[in-house]
Amino acid sequence: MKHKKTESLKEAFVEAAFDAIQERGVENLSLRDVARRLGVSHQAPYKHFPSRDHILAAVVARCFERFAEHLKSRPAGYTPEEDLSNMGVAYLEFAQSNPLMYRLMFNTPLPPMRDHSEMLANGRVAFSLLKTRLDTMQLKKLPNDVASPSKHDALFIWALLHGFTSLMQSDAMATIEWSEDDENQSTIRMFRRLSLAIEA
Amino acid sequence: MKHKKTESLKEAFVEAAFDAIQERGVENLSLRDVARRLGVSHQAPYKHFPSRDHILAAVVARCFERFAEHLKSRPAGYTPEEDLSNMGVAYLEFAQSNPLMYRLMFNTPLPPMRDHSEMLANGRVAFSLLKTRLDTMQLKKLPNDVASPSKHDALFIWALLHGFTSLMQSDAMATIEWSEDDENQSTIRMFRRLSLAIEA
DNA sequence: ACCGAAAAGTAGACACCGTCAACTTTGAGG
DNA sequence: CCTCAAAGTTGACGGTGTCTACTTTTCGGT
Repeated sequence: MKHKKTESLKEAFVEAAFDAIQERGVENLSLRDVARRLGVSHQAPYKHFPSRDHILAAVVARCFERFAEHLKSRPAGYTPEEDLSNMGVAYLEFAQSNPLMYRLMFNTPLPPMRDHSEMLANGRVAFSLLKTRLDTMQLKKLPNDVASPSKHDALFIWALLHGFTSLMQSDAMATIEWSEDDENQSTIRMFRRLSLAIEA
Repeated sequence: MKHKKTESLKEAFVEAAFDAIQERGVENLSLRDVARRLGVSHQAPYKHFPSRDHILAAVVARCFERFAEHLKSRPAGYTPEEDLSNMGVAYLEFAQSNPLMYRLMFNTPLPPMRDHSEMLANGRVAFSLLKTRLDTMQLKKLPNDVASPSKHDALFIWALLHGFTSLMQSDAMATIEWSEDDENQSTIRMFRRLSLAIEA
């Protein structure tokens, strides 16, 4: 059995690391800085994490967890189509409300997933939410198709949502004139065109 | 006038930096390592670049340049629709053939664009290619729309292509079973659904 | 209640990094 | 040929991740 205080310190490291990333960027995340924030020695983190990468992985794993929670807590829909739509909205909501977490999960060079099982597992959970939602419904069939494997349909929808949010958050939008209203307009239009592409 | 040898050294720094990134990842790009590769002192780069960020920006600027070149050199299409399609294919081609460059441009925490004018300018050029292509053609109108502003249509298409390639390159795909054939299938299906969403 | 081992935390050292300052070399224009 | 700015070098500083060795704390078995 583990000590309670110990566990909470490990927890504190993850939270402090997230704060540090928020203030100074991932690329400047420093173990020693994190330790300093908690008033412990620069070696204390090594009693809980084998390396800097493992702390980062723990932070990202936490992000996946929260992301999955947010997707799950979407408002109930009365039809599969409505539920899917709610899920899409929840996806964008999370990305817009937590741009840092979103970037950490999807737009950051991360340590290899296979070395960090918690991060990997939590990532799997998040993706499977979308896929299982699609497994139980029927999208518009493509020509010459018996059925459209949900695997590919999920990727299509996911790609669109991910690409949209990523571009919105990227420096790319700074290179063109882009207002608040443009963003809202684009979001609405994106969902409409998505409907055209998939609705049965 | 600048010395020829000097210019070629500056050039060599950018190339060596790219190699270094390829071998050790952006997050481990080291000025001193780059200098070592060229057999010069660890301070030599500072005669050509004010800081590490400026070398990175130069590398990324080069990526945007090559990206724009690749898009421009797409096969000629006989109709606007065909040309747009060729452009989409060229986009995916580039991302798949040069995953590192693509990640550097779109999926990497970069120094602020505004501090690096060359990077910014080259980025602008690449983005404008897609938009100007769409400006001269008519996509399927959305319900209750007089016309669909090309700005938003461009973002829709761009988001889909970007999201698709980004996911393909991300560790996310490692979390699910995914074969070579799945990737081809998904690509084809992605383009088909894109057609459903936009074709007039 | 104690004791001993395991765990948590500390301190110091090492090699690396980016960058500043001061130096030497080089090479092109008058 | 001389000059002087640019190119390149050397050395130092504070910061980093991580190794090793040390001390302190905690807790289960006797």
